[in-house]
Amino acid sequence: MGTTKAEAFSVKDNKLAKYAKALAHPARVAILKLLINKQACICGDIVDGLPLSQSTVSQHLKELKAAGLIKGDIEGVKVCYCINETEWNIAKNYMSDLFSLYKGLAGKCC
Amino acid sequence: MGTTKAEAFSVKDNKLAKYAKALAHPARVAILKLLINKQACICGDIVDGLPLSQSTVSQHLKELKAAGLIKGDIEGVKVCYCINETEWNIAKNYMSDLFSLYKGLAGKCC
DNA sequence: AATATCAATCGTAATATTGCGATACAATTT
DNA sequence: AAATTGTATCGCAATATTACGATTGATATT
Repeated sequence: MGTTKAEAFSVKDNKLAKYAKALAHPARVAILKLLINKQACICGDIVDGLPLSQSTVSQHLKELKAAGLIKGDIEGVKVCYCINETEWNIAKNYMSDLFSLYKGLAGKCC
Repeated sequence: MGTTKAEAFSVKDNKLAKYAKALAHPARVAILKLLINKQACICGDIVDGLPLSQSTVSQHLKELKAAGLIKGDIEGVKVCYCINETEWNIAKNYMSDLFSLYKGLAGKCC
């Protein structure tokens, strides 16, 4: 146990859950906003902008990268992180699709 | 540890993370879709529609309820679950706001 | 009143997440 | 070559999540 029964669900549902999971921590939301506002980009700047240790930030960056939402380019000693446009848009569409499925309850339920 | 440093982040980021967390499991995504498509509504129907045990489904429903995305009305022995329209729309807007922050990289980064 | 039904909760096991300090590693600088 | 800098990774501790069977509790049904 402790493991999600992923095989039991559709590929789409799993993908959406994966993107949602990436956003399921305030630090990761904050990191994404930092990247978008471009104050930061270099990992060190992100660390400076957050109340977390370098190792913890690095871990969150790793998860965002694993989810596909960001990518990191090595620039000498430093690493420049930024939004992965393609996957970002996919995630955006998945989320948008889910949320627009619901058209409001026309007094139907409950 | 193992606990998120929630106080260290903005209220908005925490809220978005909360909604995202609710969506961060394929079973919960599937439950929401079921509720929206209205095949189900009664808890038992949801259990029947998913490859998970009754207790596990009940737990997921509890989390969705805790996040505010759904509500449950007791109807005799049964419980009728449905989308919580107000919070659903808030979540939708939060997500939409985040995703539309990013306007695409105009060749700026990386 | 006894029984059946539906759903929540409890208890437990397995695994995942969050966070940090310490360390490792790789590329610059001196 | 040695020292410095920027990041990733390791190891650990605390807590959270996922899943299930068993139990409980509350309403219906007989």
